[in-house]
Amino acid sequence: MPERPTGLRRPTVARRRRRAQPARPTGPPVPLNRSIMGNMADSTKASNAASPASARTVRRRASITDVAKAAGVAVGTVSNVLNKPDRVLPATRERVEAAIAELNFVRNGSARQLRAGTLTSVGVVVLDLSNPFFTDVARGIQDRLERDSFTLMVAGSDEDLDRERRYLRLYEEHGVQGVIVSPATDDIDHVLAVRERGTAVVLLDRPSPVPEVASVAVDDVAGGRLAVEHLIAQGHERVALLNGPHTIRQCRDRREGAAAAMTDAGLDPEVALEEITVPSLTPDGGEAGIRELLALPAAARPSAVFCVNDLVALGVLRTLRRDGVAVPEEIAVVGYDDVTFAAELATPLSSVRQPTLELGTRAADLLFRPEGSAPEQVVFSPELVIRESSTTSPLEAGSP
Amino acid sequence: MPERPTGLRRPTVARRRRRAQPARPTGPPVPLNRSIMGNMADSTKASNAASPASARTVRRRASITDVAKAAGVAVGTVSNVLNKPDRVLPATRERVEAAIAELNFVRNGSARQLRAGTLTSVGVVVLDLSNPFFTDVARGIQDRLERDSFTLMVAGSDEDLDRERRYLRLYEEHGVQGVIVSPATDDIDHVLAVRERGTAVVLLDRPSPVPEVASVAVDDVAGGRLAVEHLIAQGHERVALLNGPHTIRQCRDRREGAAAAMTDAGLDPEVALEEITVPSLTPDGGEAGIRELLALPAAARPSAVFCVNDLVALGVLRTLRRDGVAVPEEIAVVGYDDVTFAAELATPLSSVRQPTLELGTRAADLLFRPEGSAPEQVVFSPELVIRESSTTSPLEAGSP
DNA sequence: ACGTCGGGTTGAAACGGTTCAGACCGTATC
DNA sequence: GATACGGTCTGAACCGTTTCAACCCGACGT
Repeated sequence: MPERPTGLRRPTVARRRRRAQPARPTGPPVPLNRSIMGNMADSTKASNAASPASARTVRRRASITDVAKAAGVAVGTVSNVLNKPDRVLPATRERVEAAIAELNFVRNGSARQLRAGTLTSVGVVVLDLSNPFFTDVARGIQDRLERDSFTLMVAGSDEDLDRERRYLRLYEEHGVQGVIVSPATDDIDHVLAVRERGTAVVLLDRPSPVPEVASVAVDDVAGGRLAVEHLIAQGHERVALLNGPHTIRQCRDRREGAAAAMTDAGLDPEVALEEITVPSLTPDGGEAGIRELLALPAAARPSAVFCVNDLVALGVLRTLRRDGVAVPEEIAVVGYDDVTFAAELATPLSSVRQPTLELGTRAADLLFRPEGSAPEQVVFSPELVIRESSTTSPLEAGSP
Repeated sequence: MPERPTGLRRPTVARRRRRAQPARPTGPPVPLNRSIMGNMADSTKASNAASPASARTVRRRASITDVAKAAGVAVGTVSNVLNKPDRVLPATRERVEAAIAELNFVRNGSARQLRAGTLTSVGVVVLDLSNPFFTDVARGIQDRLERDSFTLMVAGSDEDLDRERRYLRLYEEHGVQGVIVSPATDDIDHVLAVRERGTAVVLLDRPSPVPEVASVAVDDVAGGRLAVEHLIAQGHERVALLNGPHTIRQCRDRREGAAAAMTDAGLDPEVALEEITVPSLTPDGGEAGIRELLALPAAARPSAVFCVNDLVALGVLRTLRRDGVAVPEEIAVVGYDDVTFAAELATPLSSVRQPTLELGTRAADLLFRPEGSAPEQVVFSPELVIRESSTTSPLEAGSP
């Protein structure tokens, strides 16, 4: 049979020419037996030879009207049973509820939302779905949202502006109550536009550039500074920074903090801080970055590496270990995010910890803040957790 | 000057009545005075004289009718521009597009879906949002979905049946095209009911018990067997299984495989396989589990631990290391899932690998399968990755 | 007995799109 | 010149809810 990937319903040409049959004196408007599962049902012409008689009559989903009819009440009453049960007589309610069960009624959320204008869901766009940092944040958001029985739609932009835009638009079209987004780039006009059109917006992991927009962030400059101050204190005078593109604000800020720490220590960042841009913020990206560094003669290369996140650091540690480079003796490593496994690695990884869960719950909180209250811009402070990857004498600096 | 909406609207909000006003003058689009965002009373006090844009009254989100009016065409034409651009004259199209841009029009997804009956989104319910295994699967799903520009709503049930039910219902109400769900329990009647009502369903990480439902799974019995066969081959005669509750299918199956491996080797699972149920499938759960084991006198305890997933194994390794128990000499450890960091741990972790990404893409594929085709039930085979945590000679997987 | 009150119920309007039969119109055909 | 035809565009019906003015009716106060 013709392979038709049924998912895509984009109206490719396929125009139906159905010259109307001449004046068909039909009686009452015959109800189109349209399948609910619009795009799954195809024209019957390509009916699979071996198709089992799956002539499963597609029953129309029962509507509130059907329920009303079955229960012998008005639609308004059914609606009341659904939404304000106390306004309806117990006897009536029971009858309606029986009908609902009988007909297997499931309320149509679209109609509900269209009329009521309200939808209890929130959209989130994060930079990377497979980064534990963001999934932890997402979990925080979900926990908070659940309190008000909101639902969460999550999507990852993979640091792609277009994708970010697409998801935001989709959320908006579907009428989410709010969006929480960690923008991929500096350009957040499209995010502001969403807000301008009336959807609550919270910026995640990035301070808001405008006062009207709420945001939740961690001070990345401070984080970068913490990491590099520590490395300097350990005696390192040249540090490599495995960083993402500067279009990502977190990357830029962490670098800025790193540079500031250098300057404070009387070092010139221009020479003491060697920045390497990794191809992706993943272990593989980290591997690529560190290889670049290893290509230099040992004498010429920095003695410490500051990785913009723990996934990158993971790749770095992996590569160094494979290549037999001693950590921290030959090269010290500091990561960022302090993901769960950081402490348990072959060489326990020093890392800048961010309050992920709280970041999430706070972001969700801001979505719920009372109308009229001034937008809040929360900034958390990061914290350095020192482990073996950056020092031979691990200080007791953090909890487990 | 009414401020922009700052927070989420609570589900009950008084709406403006349009019907009330009598003869509507046909002049220019009259901006309604009452904000659609509900009664914001006078929030004038907090008006920071910021954006000049907000000096204007909060306008109702532009509707397709507004666009039509502005462009001087019929609503049907606007709809066509949106959905079937090739059916409309370029000149007209441009005019409409200009109006759309002008009015900042965003199509209302609910109305669209209500009428068209189609929504391009898919709901996913996984057991645990913070388990890398599931986020990797989710990523696979997203990748596949993106090809058809579908969106993904993800939620975590935390192994709670009620939560699973709630999310499924929400997805259904919102009219998703399909759901992908990894059920928390054996009871999946509610899932089947969803399908019965006309929404495509794919079971994730669990073979379908009924032929009409598609599923994507990995053979967990085989996985459990692989792990324990390996441990037996390493000379272990008693193995502890740190498992989750048997209400979870995966846990049960992995145990079954483990027991089968025992039997095959002539060992009695009743004595040779010590199952410990962890309080949660997390590192902390693993810690609790292994502590229970460590409480036994060294002679009385199993010499190997098979963990139902890598997060649990992580907690086990962490605890053993803290307590100075040598891995694998005193206790060997095998995990499950082969998460990214498994190879990079202090003691690289042997683990049963599942094809996560493919699991996801395949699940999404099944959602898109053509209508008549028989539901597929895909089962992948797991694979054991042997590392130091279970053997001192990692390269040697065969006989001792 | 009569007016008032108020909880329960009704029924239709409205939400904002998509759909499609038909109006309209310019062109090709006979 | 009349007819047929095909492409554009129009406008009203329709999707399934929520909402609310109006209605009903029994209880209550006077």
